[in-house]
Amino acid sequence: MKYSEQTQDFFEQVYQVVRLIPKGRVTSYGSIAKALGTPKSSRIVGWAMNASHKHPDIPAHRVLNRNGLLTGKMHFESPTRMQELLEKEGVKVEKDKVVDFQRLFWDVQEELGKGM
DNA sequence: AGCTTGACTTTGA
DNA sequence: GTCAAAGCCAAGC
Repeated sequence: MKYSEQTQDFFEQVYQVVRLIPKGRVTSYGSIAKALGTPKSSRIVGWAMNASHKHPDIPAHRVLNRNGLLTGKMHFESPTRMQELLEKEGVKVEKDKVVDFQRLFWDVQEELGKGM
C-alpha cells in the first residue's frame, strides 16, 4: 500500500512526499499531486506548501512549478531564501529558474513507485 | 450559505 | 516556440 486512504489529510501526503525529495533534487507541484492520485489538485499542493510553514521540516524550496520557476520564493522567509537554499544544495538557480531543471527533476510517481 | 483568490497544469489559438 | 483561457480543490473573506 502506498499512502493512507484519501480520508487522510491531503496536506500530510504532500508533506510526506516533499520530505522524501533527495537533497539537490527538485520536483513540481503537479508531480506530487499526480503521485497522490490527484494530478488536477496541483494547486492544492501549493496550498499545502503555504501551510507548510507550521511544519518543522518541509523543504518547500525543492518544490517548483512545471517550468522549474521559483514561484513560491516570495512566500519564504525572504524572497531570496529559496534560491539560496537551492544553491546551497548544489542546485543552480538562474533568474529565479532552476538550471537543468529537467535533469534535476525528481519524478515522485516513478521514484516512489519503484522504491516502495 | 456564496464568491474570490491562489506556492498550478493543461489545452487551444 | 509564446500567450490566453479553462479546470481544479481548498482556504479566506
